[in-house]
Amino acid sequence: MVSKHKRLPRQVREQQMIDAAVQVFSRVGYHTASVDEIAEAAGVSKPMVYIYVGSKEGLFTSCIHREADRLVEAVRSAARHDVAPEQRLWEGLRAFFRFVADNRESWKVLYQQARSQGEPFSKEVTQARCRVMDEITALVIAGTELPGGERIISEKDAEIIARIAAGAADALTDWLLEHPQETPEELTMRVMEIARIGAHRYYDRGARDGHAVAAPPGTIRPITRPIPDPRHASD
Amino acid sequence: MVSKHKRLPRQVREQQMIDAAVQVFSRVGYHTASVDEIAEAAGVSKPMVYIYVGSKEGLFTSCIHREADRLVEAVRSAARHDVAPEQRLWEGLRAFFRFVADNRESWKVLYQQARSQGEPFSKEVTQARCRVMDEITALVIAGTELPGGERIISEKDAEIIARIAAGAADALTDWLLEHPQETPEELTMRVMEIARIGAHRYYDRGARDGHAVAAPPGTIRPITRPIPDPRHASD
Amino acid sequence: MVSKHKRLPRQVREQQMIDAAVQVFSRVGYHTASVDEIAEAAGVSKPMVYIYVGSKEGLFTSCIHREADRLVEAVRSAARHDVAPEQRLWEGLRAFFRFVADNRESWKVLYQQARSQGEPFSKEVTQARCRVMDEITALVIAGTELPGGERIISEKDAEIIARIAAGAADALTDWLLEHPQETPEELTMRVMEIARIGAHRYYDRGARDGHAVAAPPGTIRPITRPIPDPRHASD
Amino acid sequence: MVSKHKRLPRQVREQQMIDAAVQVFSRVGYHTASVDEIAEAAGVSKPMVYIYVGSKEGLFTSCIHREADRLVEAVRSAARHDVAPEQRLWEGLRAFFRFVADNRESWKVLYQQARSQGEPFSKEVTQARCRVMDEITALVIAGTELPGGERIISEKDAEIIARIAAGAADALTDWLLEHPQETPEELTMRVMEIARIGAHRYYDRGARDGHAVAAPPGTIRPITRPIPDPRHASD
DNA sequence: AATGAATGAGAGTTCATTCAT
DNA sequence: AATGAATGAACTCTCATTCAT
Repeated sequence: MVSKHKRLPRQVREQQMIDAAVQVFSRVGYHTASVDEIAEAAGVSKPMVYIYVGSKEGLFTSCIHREADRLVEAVRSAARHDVAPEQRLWEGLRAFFRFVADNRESWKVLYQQARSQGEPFSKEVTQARCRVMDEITALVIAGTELPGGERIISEKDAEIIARIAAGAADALTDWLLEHPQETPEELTMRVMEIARIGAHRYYDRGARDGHAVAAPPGTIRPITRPIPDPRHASD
Repeated sequence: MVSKHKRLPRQVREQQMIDAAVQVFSRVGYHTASVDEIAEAAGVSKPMVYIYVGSKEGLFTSCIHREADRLVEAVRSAARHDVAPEQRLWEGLRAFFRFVADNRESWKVLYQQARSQGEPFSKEVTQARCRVMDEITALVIAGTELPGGERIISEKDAEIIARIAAGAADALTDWLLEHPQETPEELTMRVMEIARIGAHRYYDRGARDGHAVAAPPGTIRPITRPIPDPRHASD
Repeated sequence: MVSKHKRLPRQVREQQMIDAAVQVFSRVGYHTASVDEIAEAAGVSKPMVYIYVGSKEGLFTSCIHREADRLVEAVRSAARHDVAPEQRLWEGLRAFFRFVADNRESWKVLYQQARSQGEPFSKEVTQARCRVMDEITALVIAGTELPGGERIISEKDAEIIARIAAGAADALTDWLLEHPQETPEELTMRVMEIARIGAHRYYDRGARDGHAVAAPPGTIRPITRPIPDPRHASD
Repeated sequence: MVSKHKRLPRQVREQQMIDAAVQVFSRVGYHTASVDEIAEAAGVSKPMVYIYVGSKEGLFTSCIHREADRLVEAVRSAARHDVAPEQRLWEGLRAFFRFVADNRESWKVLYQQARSQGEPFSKEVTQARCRVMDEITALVIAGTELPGGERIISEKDAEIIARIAAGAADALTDWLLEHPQETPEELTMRVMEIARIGAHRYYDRGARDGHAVAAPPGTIRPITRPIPDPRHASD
């Protein structure tokens, strides 16, 4: 006769639980998900969840932590330091989009869920999400740095681009699902182009932060004629 | 003695309820919001909510519908048919971003909330969201059509761009909040640039495998013709 | 067909709930009592309890409040101000013991339960219990005051006596149950004798608080003859 | 490598457990105390508790038993048979109050906790408590017995007095805590006076209806010889 | 002998929803 | 038309208790 409970070491069970939780949270959303459902999906009884992660919120936090770790790790190990900055950006972004494409559930938990739940969410969750954004931002910053160390886009713009990248990734998650022939590389390229656009605008308008940024010859080329300044546009 | 409850026509009451619901849903999220809270915020008793919209989900659906209507209407009335396509795109996108900036609550309900509630959510919500996306997609398609009726980007790319626009709008909602000096026009411009990039890609397909990182010289081409200054464009 | 729920005004239901709660709490103790059980005993569904008193602790607090009110009221209305102090003490104490004898459940809730539950109990509960003790203490103080306003026992001793009275009432609750022929008057008399003893001790040993207390002529008389030494008493 | 758990003889472990349990039960109450907490306080793992005492209730029962034993033993060994009865009563009561004062935790478990847990509590607990009461009752009976074997108070009255003593001890536990200068001897004296009162009542029954308030002269008679001042008495 | 791993059962609490007025 | 009164159902969380090692 087979024993009713399999005795597994704590760490294993914990990972099982987080695996299940990511699945369920991403499928039905944080609030709709019941701890019962997650416990069952993990093949565990409900009290284990509380013994191991303390609360439903703790469970969610654990999910966020683990998935953020995974994503950051994926990006980091792709964007190795021994290559040219722009190449790093490329590799990093590609890893990012690939992760999002390959780990749709992780992403949903990490991005959508963590965002739409009302404020009373653990500071840790916000921090974990920030780590991800910071990683991408840093990548964009590094990837748009000139060989001489000079910057062609400001930190602020890097942040914008990082956010747009995240937003795009998010917005296109479903779309990617419907068009499997589209590759993460496509997305990467688009975002890099956006980045370049962002960069050129600096060239075009003049440096904002006091750094005169010469158009890197051959890489980022200014648009020939000025973009109409919207600030003067009619309401 | 005056009757305690003012008898208001149904439509007025209903709008009050939806107003309150949008506020509350966007503030605390769908699940956390209680019908009680919304009813109170609307100055109505709880059973009224059920008489008018049938259920909490019905209430949410009503919100989505109305806000989607408002957004679509805003975009449509901005992108009038009597101007040049690219101008229309400009005006439409600007109206879109402006709406998002000006109606943060609507947007949160429409986009974030509607997304993060799990699968089993009313098909209608999904449809309403699609209407918005379709509107923008149509705009992009129209706006990138050449005078001769020829297209410079495919429908698919238009859809991508529309989604990126939505994603960007979403991703930058908070950011806009933190940087009030940024205008919807800025965002509009960025997205139009993305659109243009999207267009150019049709002229230069090939570098896909992810290693041609730098735009091959001459591939990112400014649009030949000047971007029409929106103020003069219609003539 | 009879409707499922009877619609009663809030106040009525609330009293029903408190009635039931006092019964159940006194029978099985605060922690063992389940809200379900109480709700059922009150002929109400569980949510009503939460709508009306907010929580289990709120329910308990309500019980304490009401029973304390009843007890204090009983003592007060018995110990009217228009009689001699010692008479007042007598009447008050008698009312007290009568209440305890007649409302065993109230007393258990008021005294035993409120005492034995761990600290984290609402300040209000403690206060309500204090009101009861203060009432008795005041009675003892007033009842042992001389016509001239002079005191024959200190406040401290009055407090002790009040506590002993409560303790005795408590200790004898069960005992009274087993010996129904014993009357509250018996208990009253004993306690008054204790009070007198307390008084005489002051007389006997000298005033402690600096007030020289003359034996109140005709009321509290020092013991005239020696208490017979039990060892020799039989002769 | 040394084995993680020290193998201690069963009895030692068991006492450790009961020690811890008394502490915890008295601090937070029976229901609030968790077996986990007690096991940890005892430096034992939870299953040990079940191996040794079978259940939480068993643990509580063990506590009651042991503390009752200790209390009874303290009283017994103080009230030795080789002294005069009244002296025995004095010594016994003093031992009783001293135990309560010195072992507040024991008393809380023994008296308050054991009382406030509802009916369905182990008969054994009730019995153990009765043993304590019986002990004191016996003491009172013996202490008020005349040399010739004649009784000056009935068994019933002795029982009442014993209960009042317990009630007083209980009621004054907190009070003693707040007034450390009060000694167990004080309490003893008061209770002995009550006992004497109880005795005198047999000589003077009649005034029951509550209006003969003042003790009829000559009924309350002081003991001829001084009550031994406990403050000088041997420990 | 001793314990980490595991759970069944049940507690308090909340909420969308309906009934009776 | 409008609402105070009422509840079924579900959720999070806890705990005494046991199993397998």
